[in-house]
Parts: sequence; C-alpha cells; structure tokens
Amino acid sequence: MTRMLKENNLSKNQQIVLDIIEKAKGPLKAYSILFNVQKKGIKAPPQIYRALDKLIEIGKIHKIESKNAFVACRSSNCEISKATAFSICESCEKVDEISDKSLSKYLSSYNDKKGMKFKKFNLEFFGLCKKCK
Amino acid sequence: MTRMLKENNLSKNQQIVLDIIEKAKGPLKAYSILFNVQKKGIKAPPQIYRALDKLIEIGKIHKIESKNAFVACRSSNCEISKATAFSICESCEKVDEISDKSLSKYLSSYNDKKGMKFKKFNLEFFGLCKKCK
DNA sequence: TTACATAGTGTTATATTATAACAAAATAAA
DNA sequence: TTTATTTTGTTATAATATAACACTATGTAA
Ligand SMILES: [Zn+2]
Ligand SMILES: [Zn+2]
Ligand SMILES: [Zn+2]
Ligand SMILES: [Zn+2]
Repeated sequence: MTRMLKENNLSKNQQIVLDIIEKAKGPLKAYSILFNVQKKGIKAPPQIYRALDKLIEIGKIHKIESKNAFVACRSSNCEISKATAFSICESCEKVDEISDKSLSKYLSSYNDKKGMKFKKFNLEFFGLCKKCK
Repeated sequence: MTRMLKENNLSKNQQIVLDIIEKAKGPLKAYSILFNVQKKGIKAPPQIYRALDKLIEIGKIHKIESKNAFVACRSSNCEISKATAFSICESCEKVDEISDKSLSKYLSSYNDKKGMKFKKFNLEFFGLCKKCK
C-alpha cells in the first residue's frame, strides 16, 4: 500500500491562525487575531496562544518581542527560528524579516567572552523605513 | 554665585527602583520590583513603570524584551541605549550585557537592502551559560 | 481490529504586564 | 516672584498570557 506523505501537518486552529498572519501586511497581536477568528469558532485566548506557540516552534511565524506581535516567516531558510533578524520602522510600524546570509553567519558563529555557546539569537533593528524618512 | 552642578539627577522613585535593579543578580520584573518597594511607600504600578521608562531613556537600565524584565546597564558606553546586546541562559535565566566594540560597530553600521537606515538595535543571544552546560 | 500514546480542542477562570487619566506636589527656569 | 516642567500618588482598567481540566482527534503498534 502506498504510503501517504502528509504535506500539511497543521491542525485546524493552527492553519486558521497562520492564514491570518500570512495575509496581514504587518505584525499582528494575539488578541487582534482572536477578534478576527471568532466568526470561525475560535473563542478564547488559549486557542490562539497554542497555535502561535506551535507555529513559532516550527518556524512558520516569529514573534517580534519588542511589540508583542507576530509575523509570518518570509525566509525559506527559517525552518526553525534560531537565527532571526528584523527591521522595524518606528513611525509606521512596518516590520521586515532580514534574510542576510552574512549577517546570520556572523551572529551564529559569534562567541562571547564568558564562554557561553549560543544556540539562538534574535535581533531587532529600529529606524525609519524608506517611506517614513 | 557659583553654580551647583547636579551630579545625580534622579528623582526619589527613580533612585529607589535603580538601586533595586543594580543590587539584583539577574533581571527583575516590574511587579517584583513593586512588591520589593512597597515598604518604601511606592504602592502602584505606574510609579514603577514611570521610573523604569525614565531609567531606560537615560541608559541606566535595559529591558530584556524576551523576558519582560529589567537589568542594570553594566557597560559604561551605554549612556543612551541604542545598541544593546545580551546573552541569556535558557536554563538559569542568567543575563549578561555584551559589551563588544566590534560587535557593536558591526551592527551599528549595518545597512539593510531595503534602504532603511537604522538608529538602534537590540540583540538577544540564547544558550547555556558556563555553569549550566 | 484494539489498545495505547500523543497532540489538539473547548472552556472557564485567573495571572501577569502595562497604561489612561487626573489632581497634587516638587523642582527647575525665567 | 511667576511660570513651566517634572514627578508623584491614586484609582481604575487595558492588554498580554497562562493554568487547569475534561474532552476529541489522530497516529502508532500489537
Ligand atoms: Zn523566518
Ligand atoms: Zn515607516
Ligand atoms: Zn548598557
Ligand atoms: Zn545558566
């Protein structure tokens, strides 16, 4: 019997949340996601946060820590989010994921003076985007 | 008349909050600071958050975004916090500020491909500290 | 198939983090 | 002094996130 390969391993709630985040033009907050999916039967915060946690874990989305908001991963290298960098416009709140091999390489191989070996980093740049400056 | 130079321009609440953060061994959360200073007459969250905001603004402390917690600045170069980097142990929660001229220079002069000019960045590394690995 | 384990769901309640708004007091500058 | 600015104290509330528990769906292996 031919073995079915499961292409899409997302659950219903995970897919709903991912769809919304991917369609959004900017970072979304958990409760704004919640309000947007209440018509689809998702009624309570834990359902959103569980989906968000899973999507982060598998690298489909990232959390912008300085904004408590979530964006879809736009970088195909990002299977697991262990090396993330973002540019954030302080005026219009536009957020872009930075996919720069040399930056990522530089930081991934960075060793600090205290003998700590890093597994993961998150970098957030702030400034004004083209449109806002 | 000789002009008095004000050496220490912190207000009472700002100084109380800074003292606690500087004495702490690790990052402190806003409400844990609040509970610790209630004996000193500070009773409500806004008093803490205002002090924190001011201390961040003048570079005396930094916020660890991934932990919603605050640490004292240990880097004398950090008058204004526009270039911050931290190492965070995922096991014991130890946080160290990274003061590395070359890292800071590399990131401060980083230009992204979308024509955005950055004014500020925050970098958080995660891993296991010496003790925990 | 059955049995078992794992992952996901729905729900209620609550914990944690942060800000709005406004009047009063302290401090700095003119 | 007068005036402006900053800081404080206070109450209330907003925004973000998790605990706990019963239940359902799905995957794995005997
Ligand atoms: Zn990504
Ligand atoms: Zn902008
Ligand atoms: Zn610093
Ligand atoms: Zn450690």
